[in-house]
Amino acid sequence: MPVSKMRPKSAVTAVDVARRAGVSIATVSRVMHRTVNVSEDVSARVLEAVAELGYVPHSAARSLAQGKTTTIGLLLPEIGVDFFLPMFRGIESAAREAGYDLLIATQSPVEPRKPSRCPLGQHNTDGLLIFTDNVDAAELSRLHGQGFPVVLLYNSSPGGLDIPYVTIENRAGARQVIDHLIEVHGRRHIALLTGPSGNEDSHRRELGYKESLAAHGIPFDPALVASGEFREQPARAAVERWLSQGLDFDAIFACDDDSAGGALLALTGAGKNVPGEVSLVGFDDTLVSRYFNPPLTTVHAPTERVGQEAVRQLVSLMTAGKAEPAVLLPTELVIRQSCGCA
Amino acid sequence: MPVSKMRPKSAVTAVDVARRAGVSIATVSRVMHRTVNVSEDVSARVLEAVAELGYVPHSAARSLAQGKTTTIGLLLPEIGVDFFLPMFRGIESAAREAGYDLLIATQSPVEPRKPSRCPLGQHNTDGLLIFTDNVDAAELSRLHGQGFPVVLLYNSSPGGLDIPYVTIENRAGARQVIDHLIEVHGRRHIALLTGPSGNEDSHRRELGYKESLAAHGIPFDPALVASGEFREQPARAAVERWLSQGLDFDAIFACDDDSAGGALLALTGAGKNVPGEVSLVGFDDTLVSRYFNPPLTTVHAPTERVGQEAVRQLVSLMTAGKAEPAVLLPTELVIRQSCGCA
DNA sequence: TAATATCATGAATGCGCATTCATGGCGTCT
DNA sequence: AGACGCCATGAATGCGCATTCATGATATTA
Repeated sequence: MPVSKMRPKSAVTAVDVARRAGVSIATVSRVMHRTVNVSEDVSARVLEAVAELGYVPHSAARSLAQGKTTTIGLLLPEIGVDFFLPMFRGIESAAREAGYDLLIATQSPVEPRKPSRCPLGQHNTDGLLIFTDNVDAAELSRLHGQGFPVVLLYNSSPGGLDIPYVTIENRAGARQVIDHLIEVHGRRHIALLTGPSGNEDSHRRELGYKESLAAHGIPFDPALVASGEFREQPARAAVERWLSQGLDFDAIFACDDDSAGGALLALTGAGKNVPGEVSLVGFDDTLVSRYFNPPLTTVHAPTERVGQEAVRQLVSLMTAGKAEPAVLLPTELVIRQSCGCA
Repeated sequence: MPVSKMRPKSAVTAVDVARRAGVSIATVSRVMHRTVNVSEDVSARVLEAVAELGYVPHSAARSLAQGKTTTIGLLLPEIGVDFFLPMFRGIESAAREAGYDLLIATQSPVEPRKPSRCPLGQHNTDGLLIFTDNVDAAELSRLHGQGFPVVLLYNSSPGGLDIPYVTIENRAGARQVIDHLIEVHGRRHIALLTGPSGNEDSHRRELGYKESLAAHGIPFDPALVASGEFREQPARAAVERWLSQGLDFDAIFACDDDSAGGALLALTGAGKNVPGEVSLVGFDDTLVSRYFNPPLTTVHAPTERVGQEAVRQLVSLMTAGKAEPAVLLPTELVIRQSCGCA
């Protein structure tokens, strides 16, 4: 009986190469890995056969035999958000440099936990990069418990797990931009637009905000805080609410640029002059923030470096078994005009 | 001798499940695939064991045994360009829907053709999505010749190969926006900023441009054409050159939004009023185009749908063995203010 | 020159799984 | 009631490769 329909024979295998070169498959394998001693002429013959036949080792077979996949998995809540772009860039370049392939999957937070498990794991990757607020903590714990290499992006590990993570200096960045608002522009009634509740970045930025207030002897006023959800519309709605309430504020710190955009819409919609009457600052320095009118003063997040560094830590974890428990990358204040600077 | 260091035993295998459930691995496999008849109680026992042990089939092994990988490869010249974002979104969602994983790799065009072949291929994917001007035509031809499913994004296949592709209606879109410039704003000296030479999108957009001119009895003037390379700086330089030459034009059609941005910089830098003195239009409708000042009138490219459709065609090719030779998705004119409209 | 170490190479094994083939138990039909 | 067919299940095979073990050839030493 011929080969089953279910098993399409792969193009050209090591056997073909071996036959062509008149050697055994073991030798082919040895040549491919340039690992042990193979005589000069045999090696040349094999290489020639490889070239002529266009042989490419079957990676599934190689994975199976070696017990490793040389691919890194990236788990995201969603793809296609512009915030991720620089991160992709960093991850891709670092992974390529380290000789790993990249497998990307999204795990929708709302999804009703299908019976099919996480699409990424020990079965198809050697290590995982996880960006998310919503990884199942149990799942994480299971992976980590089994010694599977995982590095978290933009989030520290939940519940006492000591999973390495790399993120940015959220607190210090926020502190710096608020300091600027107070010291340079004399603002004292600074409203805060937070991210989704429970979001760690948002939380730390809020900490920086409070820290700056305290350092300048300005009391913290809970009335000046609302959630912008890291999205334009909710932020806009929140600011419109403030406006209609007649809340007294002379600046807004949006915990991310998207909500800063929403705030800007609300402000200009209500005829407020930015930055004349109200200073506006954001966080992240996304692509579009420089196009705001006025251009947004914000805190640059070194997202590309976060991606790179995360891959490096992961590779270190996979190969050496150890990684920095936490890497904090410095932010940078980007002064444009929405704060009041020329 | 114990298991070699090189072969870390995978967490839990079908054997473990089988033992636990008191059945054979064949039965475990059958249950996992809910394919053939398995008695109710046995199936339940197996499922229970699977749950208790946290069994996840090893995908490399499965690939090897089945001769397929259930993953789609995406080959790009680079990641991290905002143009790709909506495409990612479309590809990811369609792939997920069809039950495929997504493997992404970049193939730098400049790279000196390392001995290591293309990172994506028959060895680790069931089919390939390729976006690029710079795939090695020979490589493409080889893949296609071996019957490996490939779908091209935003480019038709080179050299007589009948590889399916999906792209947008470049010609019609360009035609439409030029018609608008002529008919609505009375422009007749429309300069053209092309993409890199050889770029197919750019070429077709140029065709639409000429078509519109011809339809309105306006002679084509080669002096009004320069390359913007699809990038901001070269475009800016090109327009500055025009300006210093005193070239007579009352509108610019940039073949993509990035070069439109460069043109805008050159124009406003020279004190030209846009759209008062010069109308400016672009192509693609990228994220930032609405933030230009004035907001850019452009042609919306349904990039997300391109991604989706490409996956659909690829899946069709992989499963049914056939796909549309070409899919052209309609564009849409996005009128903002840089053309002169209120 | 005989014995031994060294090296290049081939044969054989197993990675984890899907699949085919073989078998035993059961129901069904005449 | 006997023979046959069907169904559930287990045993065995192979996917393509890396790796280990065995072997024959060559170089080395006494």
